Amino acid sequence: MAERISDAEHAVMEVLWDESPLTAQDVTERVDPNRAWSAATVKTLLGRLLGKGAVRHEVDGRRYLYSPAVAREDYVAGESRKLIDRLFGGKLTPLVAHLAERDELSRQDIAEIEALLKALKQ
Amino acid sequence: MAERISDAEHAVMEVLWDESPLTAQDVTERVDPNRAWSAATVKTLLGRLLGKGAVRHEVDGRRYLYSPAVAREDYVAGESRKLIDRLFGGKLTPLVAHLAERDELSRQDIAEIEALLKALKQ
DNA sequence: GCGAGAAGACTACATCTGTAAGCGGGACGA
DNA sequence: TCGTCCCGCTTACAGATGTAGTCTTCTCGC
Repeated sequence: MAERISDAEHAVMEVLWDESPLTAQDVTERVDPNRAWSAATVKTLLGRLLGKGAVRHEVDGRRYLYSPAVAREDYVAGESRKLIDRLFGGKLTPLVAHLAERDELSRQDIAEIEALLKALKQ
Repeated sequence: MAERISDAEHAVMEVLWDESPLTAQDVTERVDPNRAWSAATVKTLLGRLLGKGAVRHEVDGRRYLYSPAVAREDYVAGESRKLIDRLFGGKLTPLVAHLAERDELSRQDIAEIEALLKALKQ
């Protein structure tokens, strides 16, 4: 799971996290339309992800069915941690403070987070 | 400011954000020791950052003094937003929830964030 | 049995990134 | 003044990434 997942690869992972197993063609159809990738591109990305161990495939007749081999949870955790370590000295508080200062937190966000934290303290 | 700052370039930016203006040599000396870069490497990175408009330089005799041309604040804001958009549908709450679930929030973190949010509500 | 289409594998290629050596010119000590 | 050293600029090069075309093979309908 160690290998870095690139941005384009991540778009493919999102499709598989959302629904799996899928054939390469299914993935092509479902991937973010902004990307407008050809089937060949998606196949290359799936191949690279296979090599990195981020997806698994099982044989289904003459084709493969792909599934994620890493949990979205784990990927997200890793990426979040990397960002927080890199930019905020490893602490979440400065990130929240930062977003708050930039007016990127609505009153409702604040209420939600407060409720969440309250629940955590139990 | 649009151009993407790579990981290695970011390490150079951190040095300049911490202190500037600096000569290329100063930067080389101060950059994260884990990287163990040669002076040539740092010069290349400074050159690329100049090209991207992320740093500025002024002439000082026969050499340059480098300073950041983008605020750390802005960089950090952009990166944070990108992560949150990409992984959490643009909302901060799930990120906090996520970290909380992974036991990555200490009691003290929680208290700090609560205090911060309280102050925000004024 | 045979041709057409589809699936994965292999190949391609430009760009970006990490890392660094080489070159040419100016400054400064001897 | 002459050599040396330092500086930025140019070039290099391997690996990752984005994007896609070609090749080989298998299968399914006729």
